[in-house]
Amino acid sequence: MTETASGIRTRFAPSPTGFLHIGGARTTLFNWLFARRHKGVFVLRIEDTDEARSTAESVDAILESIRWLGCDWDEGPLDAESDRGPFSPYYQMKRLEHYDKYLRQLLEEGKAYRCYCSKEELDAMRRLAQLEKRPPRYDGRCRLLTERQGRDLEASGRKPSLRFRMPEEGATLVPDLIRGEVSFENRLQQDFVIRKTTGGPTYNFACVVDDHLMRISHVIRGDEHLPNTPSQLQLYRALGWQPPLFAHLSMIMGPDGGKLSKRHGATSVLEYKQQGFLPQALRNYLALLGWSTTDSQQLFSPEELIERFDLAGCQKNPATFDPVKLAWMNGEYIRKTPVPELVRQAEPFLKTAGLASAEGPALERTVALEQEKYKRLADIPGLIEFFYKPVEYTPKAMDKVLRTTGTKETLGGLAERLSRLSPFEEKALESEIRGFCAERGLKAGQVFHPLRAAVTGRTEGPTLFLMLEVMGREMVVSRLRKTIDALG
RNA sequence: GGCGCGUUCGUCUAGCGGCCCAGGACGCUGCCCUCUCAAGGCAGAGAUCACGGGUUCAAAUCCCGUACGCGCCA
Repeated sequence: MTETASGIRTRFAPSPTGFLHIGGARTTLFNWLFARRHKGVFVLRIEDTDEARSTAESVDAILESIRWLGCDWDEGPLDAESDRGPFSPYYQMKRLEHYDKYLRQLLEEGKAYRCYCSKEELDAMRRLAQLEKRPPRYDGRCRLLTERQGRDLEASGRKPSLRFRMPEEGATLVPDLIRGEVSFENRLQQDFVIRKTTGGPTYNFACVVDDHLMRISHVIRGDEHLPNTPSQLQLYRALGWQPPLFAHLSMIMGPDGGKLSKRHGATSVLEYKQQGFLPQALRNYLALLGWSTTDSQQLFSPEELIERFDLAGCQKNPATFDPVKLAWMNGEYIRKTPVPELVRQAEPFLKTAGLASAEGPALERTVALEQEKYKRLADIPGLIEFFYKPVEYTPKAMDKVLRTTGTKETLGGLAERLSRLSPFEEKALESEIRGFCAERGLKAGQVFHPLRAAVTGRTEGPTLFLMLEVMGREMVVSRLRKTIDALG
């Protein structure tokens, strides 16, 4: 038993019907932060009761996403089949006996009843209600069915679902750690289905049974679940269980105010990984979507995030996802990463670009030269590839900088001087080149810019002298000569 | 349609009755630094606190409506 002193247990319970999206990642993060903050336990549970849509690939993708985010879980699945923890299994489809047990109990105690209405009948009922401008809720017509009537219906081939008998009067109060107390009138709630005609439990039911059996203390989830909560609370009551504490997080919206979706860009956590976002950066950004401190601090170390996180700082209103701010934050994290570590993290991107084992200066040196410019790891190859590939002049470099009067002679002079310079190091390079400027009566800019354009093909790039040092004499001189030839 | 939730700069947010003619961050603009691009520093533009009523000596903050957005039930 992974019981801890705090007794705090949170969970994230995804349906494996797709990848882990940004909203799910934020929910995961908040559950994880809350558990870690209070020295509690973070549980992962797979809600795969939608057999038609659940896949093992989704389970794998979700687990990979959460691992990458760094939200390690204490109990739950290890992969798409096996799991670990005192309340195993953590897959709902492997827990059917538990649901059956409590389903039977509710039925025996008269707290649930069989409903034989067909889909067609329910649809008709709904249409009629809508026509008469009544709320389209189930009218409870099967509540009073006798056992005999039930048997007859079953004999005629009907399969029953099981419905929970909601109280007809009063209100259900949902205490919410973020929103305060929210009240729902019972007479407006319907007798919801807890077991489908196919025999499987519904989401609301399985969720309650599992949260109870797994001793979840805090249910932190998206606020789309708030309207389900009174039903769940009644279930806890009917089963004689102490409900957990609830905290409903506001949703994450796209820039147009609608649900965050594909047309707003990447929505899958794995896509962010593939673009070269650092997990700490994504975590930091996601934490700030719906949570903040009173001092509006923006950047938090991983430890700090855990120390400072609290539910009281959570926002009630929805937040719009801002990729631009995420990119800024990622840049901040990249700048803080020690270069050897950065190179290691960037390896997949360098490999894809063909730079991982290319001839040329050490990656640690070239990557370091541009560190303050990367917003994503995927930006790295593009900014350093000129060290490893033949120079290609941009139109601007060629027309505005290289094809200017006197430039050819300047480059020729530089090639001559630099081919003899020793040591070929930043300081020596700077004084040599500045001396060259003075001798020829040229302004620094008249020399520096063509020099950069000649050896990189670009008008922007790393600081000049250190870059030349990293390139080395051979590459610098040969590129100067090549440019002179290109200028004809 | 019913129910529920929400509404402070373009965006994320601070604010929980006087400190706010509203503070921070991203982005934007300008300046400085400078061999370019960045990074960094400084400055600036940007919010009649959704709207309308109350309560109060005093409201972004409390109450009531309205509008709009979102969610849930289908």
